[in-house]
Amino acid sequence: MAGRVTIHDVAKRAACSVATVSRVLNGTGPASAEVRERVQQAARDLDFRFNEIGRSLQSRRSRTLGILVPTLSNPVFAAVIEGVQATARARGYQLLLACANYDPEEESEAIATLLAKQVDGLLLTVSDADASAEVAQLNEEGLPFILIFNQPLSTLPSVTVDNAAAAAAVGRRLLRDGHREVAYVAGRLTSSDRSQRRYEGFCAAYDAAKAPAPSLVEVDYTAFDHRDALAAVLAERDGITALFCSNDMLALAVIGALRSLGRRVPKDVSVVGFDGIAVAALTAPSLATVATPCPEMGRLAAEGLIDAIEAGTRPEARTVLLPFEFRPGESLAPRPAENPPQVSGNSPADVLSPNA
Amino acid sequence: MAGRVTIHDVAKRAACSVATVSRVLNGTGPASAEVRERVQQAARDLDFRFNEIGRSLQSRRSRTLGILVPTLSNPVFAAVIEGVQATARARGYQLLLACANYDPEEESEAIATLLAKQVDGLLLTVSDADASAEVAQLNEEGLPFILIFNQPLSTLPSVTVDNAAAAAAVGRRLLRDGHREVAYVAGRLTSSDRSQRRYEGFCAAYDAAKAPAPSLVEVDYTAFDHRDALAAVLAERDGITALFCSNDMLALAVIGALRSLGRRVPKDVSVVGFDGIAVAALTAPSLATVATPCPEMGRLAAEGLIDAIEAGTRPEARTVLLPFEFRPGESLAPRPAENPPQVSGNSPADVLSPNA
DNA sequence: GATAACTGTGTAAACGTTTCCAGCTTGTGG
DNA sequence: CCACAAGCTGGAAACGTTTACACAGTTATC
Repeated sequence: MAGRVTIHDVAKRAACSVATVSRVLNGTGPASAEVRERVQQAARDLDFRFNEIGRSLQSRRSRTLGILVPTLSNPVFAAVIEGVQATARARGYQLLLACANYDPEEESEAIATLLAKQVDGLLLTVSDADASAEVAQLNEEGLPFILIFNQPLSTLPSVTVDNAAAAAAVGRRLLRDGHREVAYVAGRLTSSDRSQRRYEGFCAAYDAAKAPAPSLVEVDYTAFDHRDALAAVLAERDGITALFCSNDMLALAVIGALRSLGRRVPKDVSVVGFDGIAVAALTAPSLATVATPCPEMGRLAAEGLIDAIEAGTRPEARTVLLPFEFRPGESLAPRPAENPPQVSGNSPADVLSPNA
Repeated sequence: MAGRVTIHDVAKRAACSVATVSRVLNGTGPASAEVRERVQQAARDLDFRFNEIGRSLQSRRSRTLGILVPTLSNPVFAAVIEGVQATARARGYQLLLACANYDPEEESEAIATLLAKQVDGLLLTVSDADASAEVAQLNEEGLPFILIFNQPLSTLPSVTVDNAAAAAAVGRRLLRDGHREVAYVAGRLTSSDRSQRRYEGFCAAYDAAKAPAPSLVEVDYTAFDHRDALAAVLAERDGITALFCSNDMLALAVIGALRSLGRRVPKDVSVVGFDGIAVAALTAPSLATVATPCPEMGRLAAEGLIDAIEAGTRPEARTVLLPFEFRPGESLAPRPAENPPQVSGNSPADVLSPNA
């Protein structure tokens, strides 16, 4: 029963006080060679391990970080956690994990629970950092936290990429490939600051090029099948030749939906994702996307958080932007030539017919 | 400073004792309507939240589960955690996460740390449950734990699929498709009980069909490029037409390696994976694999663990086998015909030449 | 050879809870 | 009017640590 052995048991066996045991085993404070040996022997004999709960209570430090992500089924978050986990471990911290399923309600509950467990700091990916009461409260109360992926308008500590710039780069690339009629596909846009930034950047690129503004397609994340939403936008606006999706998982689903609508990717429609998850390179067609340095983001955020915790301060309230990289893929091809841009309102119906 | 408000502060403000505050807020024990109201008001005013550390210390229950997986970059574990997380949350437990990178050393460290944090139970995927001293010790000492994916020979509580039966099914399928010369590709086999079971089952199917025993290719998991190992086995044994890989991630890497060796999949060589990760269906070619019900495994394991914890017992020491399903894919095709089985020792060299 | 400094050790309080116990008030039945 | 129960409340101990403080013994300083 190693788990139930306390410092008192060790003290009894070593015939000394618990204070001495604590001092010896922690290497804090003096101790004679003789008693030191006795204590260590006793600890070994009893298979003693400190109870971190007792320790935490007394020290008011749990050496635990809370990490909140929307889901684990999107590999992008698993990748972030991988990075977080690595540095947390290296620096002697544990990770308390929570998933909020993109639901602000669950986010707030999860944060409360993590706080109750007395985490020393928080790493968060929330839907909308600007709108989150919990994030605002954390910011006021001073518990160290860093946002990951979020790119709020208010100045909060966060690690992400420049979503607007990345999306603008995608926009320019699409324009260069001749895609003037395009759409942005996202989950509920208003509920995601980063998706919002991406949409803004994407539109900005089209605006700068005096090209028509991208359409907006909002889909239900929880739904598996996005055919209806896509069919609707494709029907509503003729000549759309490229779709920029707010993330890779969505892009893969969209490609599937297009396929079942009888649209070929990239021959009829090009698709671009965002995130750069590893599998995007393996799919057929491989996915053009914006690669983000997920594990690095996790590492950097964790380092910054732990630094702040140990310095007794809080992370600098600024957005750290890591480099992104546009990664071409087979899902992106130049605009098909058979539909000249100058007669955009007049494209042949068969190109758009959902049923092949 | 919500985080620093204690039950004492609430007691002072409500002009009562801490005992009363505890009773009121927990709904345990009686209290007059008047004092109840005062306490609740005070708690609200001060934004009080229980300190779970203090609670855990006193109750000797942390309402926390430790979960140890080899890595998060294999989606199969993310999927398991997703299931675990869902039921843990539903039943009021938190998750302390650790990754061991397939390293028994790190596994043992991680388990020790989780125990020190006083988790109420442990969900583990280890390299080799039979060989793990920590698992043996857990089993003796009685801390509730359940293995996931592991299929040890000794009777330990675990949730998995029948790895041998699944692998045998793959073997029979390959035989039916005419693949008599095959190999099993795995990481360090001896260090993974489940991989071992799969190999055994695979060989059993070949043995039962009086077909030649599959070759064994052991690759370094940490390496990204398996070309050398594959080239070696393909050179060493002529006529290999199918590779069964111990997991999907490895299978995808193997397909890439084969491609760069000039072998076409499945035209020259068929590849089958194991796990059924979601992306396997999206790759080109899509991956034939054995689908395992990962989130269900996670859910079931978590339920069993929590049941045991709350009953004050320990999970039944038996292996719970969930149904698996062979999932065909484009990476598997019938054996190419141009190389008749009856002259197996005499196959033309050009079919096997790595350089197309 | 007294004083000071230091070394090694133990006692006890504190961290935030829960809960056992006892005491007080009030009400009820005889 | 008394005994007794029941309802409400507070005091205090306990959970497993760390650490401030006190104290004894040793060594160094002049």
